[in-house]
Amino acid sequence: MRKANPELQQQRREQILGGAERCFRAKGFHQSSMQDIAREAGVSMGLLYRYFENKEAIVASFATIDSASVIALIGELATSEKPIEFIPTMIRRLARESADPEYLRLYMEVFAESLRNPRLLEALVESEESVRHALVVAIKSQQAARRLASIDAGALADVLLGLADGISLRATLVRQFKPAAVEKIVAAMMVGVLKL
Amino acid sequence: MRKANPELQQQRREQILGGAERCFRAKGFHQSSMQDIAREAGVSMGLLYRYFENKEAIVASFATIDSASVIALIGELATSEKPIEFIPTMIRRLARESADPEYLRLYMEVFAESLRNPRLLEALVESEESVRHALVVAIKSQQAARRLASIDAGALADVLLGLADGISLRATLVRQFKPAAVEKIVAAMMVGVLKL
Amino acid sequence: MRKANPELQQQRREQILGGAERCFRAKGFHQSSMQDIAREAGVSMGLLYRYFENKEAIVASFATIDSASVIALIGELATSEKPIEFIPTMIRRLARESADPEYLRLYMEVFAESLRNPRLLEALVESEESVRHALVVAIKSQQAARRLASIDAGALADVLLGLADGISLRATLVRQFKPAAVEKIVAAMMVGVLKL
Amino acid sequence: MRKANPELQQQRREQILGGAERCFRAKGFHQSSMQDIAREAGVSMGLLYRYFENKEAIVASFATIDSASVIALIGELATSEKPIEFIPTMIRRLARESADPEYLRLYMEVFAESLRNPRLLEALVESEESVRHALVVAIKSQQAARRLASIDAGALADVLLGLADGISLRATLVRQFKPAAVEKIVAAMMVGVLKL
DNA sequence: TATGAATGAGTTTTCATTCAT
DNA sequence: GATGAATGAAAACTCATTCAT
Repeated sequence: MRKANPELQQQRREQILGGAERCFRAKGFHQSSMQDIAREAGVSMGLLYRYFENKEAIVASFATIDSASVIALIGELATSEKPIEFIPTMIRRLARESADPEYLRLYMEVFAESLRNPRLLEALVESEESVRHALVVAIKSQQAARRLASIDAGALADVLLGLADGISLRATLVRQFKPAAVEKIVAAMMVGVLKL
Repeated sequence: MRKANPELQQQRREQILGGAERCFRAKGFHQSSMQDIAREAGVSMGLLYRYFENKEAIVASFATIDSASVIALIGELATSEKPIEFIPTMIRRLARESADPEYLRLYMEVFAESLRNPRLLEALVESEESVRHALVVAIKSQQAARRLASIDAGALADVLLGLADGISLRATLVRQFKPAAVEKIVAAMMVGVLKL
Repeated sequence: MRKANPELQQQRREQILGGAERCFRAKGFHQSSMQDIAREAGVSMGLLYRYFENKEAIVASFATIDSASVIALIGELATSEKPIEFIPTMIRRLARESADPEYLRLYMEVFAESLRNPRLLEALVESEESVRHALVVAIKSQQAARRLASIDAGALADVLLGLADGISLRATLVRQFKPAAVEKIVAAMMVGVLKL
Repeated sequence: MRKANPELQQQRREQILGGAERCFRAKGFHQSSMQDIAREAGVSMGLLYRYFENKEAIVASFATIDSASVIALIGELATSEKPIEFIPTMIRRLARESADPEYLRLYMEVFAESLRNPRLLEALVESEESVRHALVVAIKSQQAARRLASIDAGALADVLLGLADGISLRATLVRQFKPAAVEKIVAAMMVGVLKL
C-alpha cells in the first residue's frame, strides 16, 4: 500500500513555488494566471490546487521574506570590531541586494497587497520583525561592548533598515544616483550618531 | 455645428481620474474594473474610452505624482534659517504624509507596475526627479548661505528622500515603531553630516 | 444619445429564460452549463451575466411556477354548477398537465434545489400558495352556494392538490397505471366527503 | 495468495454507500464530489472506483428505495380488522415518513435523474412496483374478507400511494398545512369509496 | 486490497474593449 | 458628446477519473 510521502510533498511545494516565483518576477502576480504558474512549475492545474488552496495562498508564501542573507549580514555587524565603519557597508549591501528590479517588484506587489489583506500583512510584519529583532540584538551587544553610543536600539534599527530600503528604491528610480557619494554621507551620519 | 469644448474636456478627465483614484485606493488597480471606474466616476463606458485609450492610460496618469505639498515643504527648507534643524522635521512630515496605507498602496502599485512598463517608469522618474531637483536647489542655496556643510547636494537629496520613504514604509510595517525616537536619531545624523 | 430600452431588456430576459428552459428540460439544470444556455438563447456569455447575476438567479426564475392554466381550471370549478362532479375532472387534468416528463423533471429539480436554498423555497412556496388560495376561495364560494359540504376548505385544497401531484407522479412511474379506474375512485371519494 | 473476501466486500460497499448517502442528503448528489464521498466514507479514491465503476453507479444504488418500513405498514393493513379506519393512519404515517426534507430531496433528485436515465428509471419503477404489489395484495385480501368494497385494487393502490406522496409534498410546501384536518378528510373519503 | 498522486477538460464568472444609436 | 448594449477570450477553480506503488 502506498504511503503518503512527505519528501515528495515538500519537493512539489518547492517546485510550484519556484514556478510561481519565476512567473511573478517576470510578469507580476496579477498578470500571472494559475495556468501560467502550473505550466512554469511543470505540474497540472489539479496538482496546483492540491498544494495551495487558492492563488492567494501562493502569494502569501512570498510574504515570508527569505531573510537568510540579511540575517547573515547582521551577524557580521554583531561581531564587527568597528561597527560604525561597518554599518555604511551593510546598508550599501542591503540596498544593493534588494535593488534588483524583479525582486523589488515582487516585494512591492506583496507589500501593496498586504495593505489590503490582513493575512499577508501579518506574515510580512512578522518576517520584518524577525530581521529587526536580530538587528536590535546586534546593536545592543555592540553598545554593551562600548563600540556604539547608547541610543535607542529599536529606533536605530528602524532608521538603518529604512535607509537601506529607501536607498534601494532611489537607486532604481533616480538616474543620477551616485552610490559612492551616498555611502560617504551615510558614513558621516553614522559617525554623528554612533560615536561614543 | 458643435465646437470642441476644452474646459468640459478637462473637467471630464478629472471626473474620470477622480473616480479611478477612489477605486484604485479602495481596491488597487488590478482589482478595479473599467466598469467600476465608470460607475464611480458617474460616466458611461463609452465616455471612458473616449477620454482614455485604455486602462493602462488611466493608470499612467497616476505615475505623475502630485508633488505640490512636497515642493512646498522643500520651499520651507530653502528659506529656513536653521536648515539643519528643519530637515528632521521635513523628513518626519514627508514620511507622515505618505504613510497613509491607501496612498502607500497606490504608490507601491504604480511603482511595481512601472518596473515593467517603460512608459510608466518614465513618468515616475521624471516626477521623482523634479522633486529631487527642487531639493538639490534648496540644499545648494543653503550651502551658498553657509548654513549647511558643502557636501554633494545630489547625494544628500537622495539620502534625505530615501530616508523619508524608508521611514514611512517602516512606520506602517513595524509595530514597535517610535516616531519620536527615530526623529531624534535623524536629527543627530543631520548634525553629523551637515554642521559646518 | 441612446436611452435605456426596457422593451429590449424585457425581450432579452425572455430570450435568455427561453434558452435556459430548453436546456433545463433537455438536460436538467445541473447538467446545463452557462455556455449551453447562452448558446441556446443566442446571446454571449457577457450578456447573460448582464441580465442574471449568476446561475442561481436563472434557476430561481423557474421557481415561480407559471400557474395560469391551473388558475383557469380553478376558475371553472368556482363557477361549476356541479362541483362534486367537476373535481375529479379537474384533478385528472391537473395531473395530466404536469405529467410531461420534461416538465416534471424541471419541477422536481427546482423543488429538490429549493429544499436547500431558502430563496428558491420562498418563491416556490409563494407560487404554490397563490394556487392554493385560489382553490380555497373557489371551494368556499361553492360551499356558500350549498353545492359542497362545509368542511375545512384549506385542508380540502391540500388534499385535492396533493392528489393531483401524487397521481401525476404515479402516472409516470407505474406501468400498470389506469387513469380511468383511478378517476372513478376519485369521483367516489369526492362524493363521500363533499355531498351535502 | 489472498482470497476474495465477500464479507469484506459487502461491508466496504455499505461503508461507501453510507458516506454517499450522508453527502447526498446534505448537499444533493450533483453537489457531492467523489472526493467528498470518499472522505465521508473514510476510503481512498482508488477504493471508491474499485467498488463502483463511476459516480452514476453510486447514484443508481439509491434508486432502489429502502421500502422495508412501507412494506411493514402494508402488512399491518393486511391484517387489520378495520382496514377502512386503518388506511388514513397508514397514509399519514407514510406521508410523515417521507416528509423529512433531506429524504425528500434525495428522492426528488433520484426521480428527476431517472427521467433522463433509463437504468435509474428501471430500478425506481421496480422498487415502486414491489410496494404497489404488496399493497394490491393486502387490499385484495381485505376485499376477500369482506372488509373493503370490491373496487379496482390496482387503481386504489395508486390513489392511496399517490395521496401519501402528494400530502408529504404539500406538508413541506404549504405553511398553513393542517395534518389533522387533512386526515379527517382522508378518513371521510375512504369511507366514501370503501364501505361495503 | 488499498492508497495517495496526478490529470486536464470543464465550470462559473469577469472584464477590457467595441459598437450602434 | 454621450449612452447603453454587446462581445468573447481568459480567469480562478473543480472534479470525475486514472495510475503508480
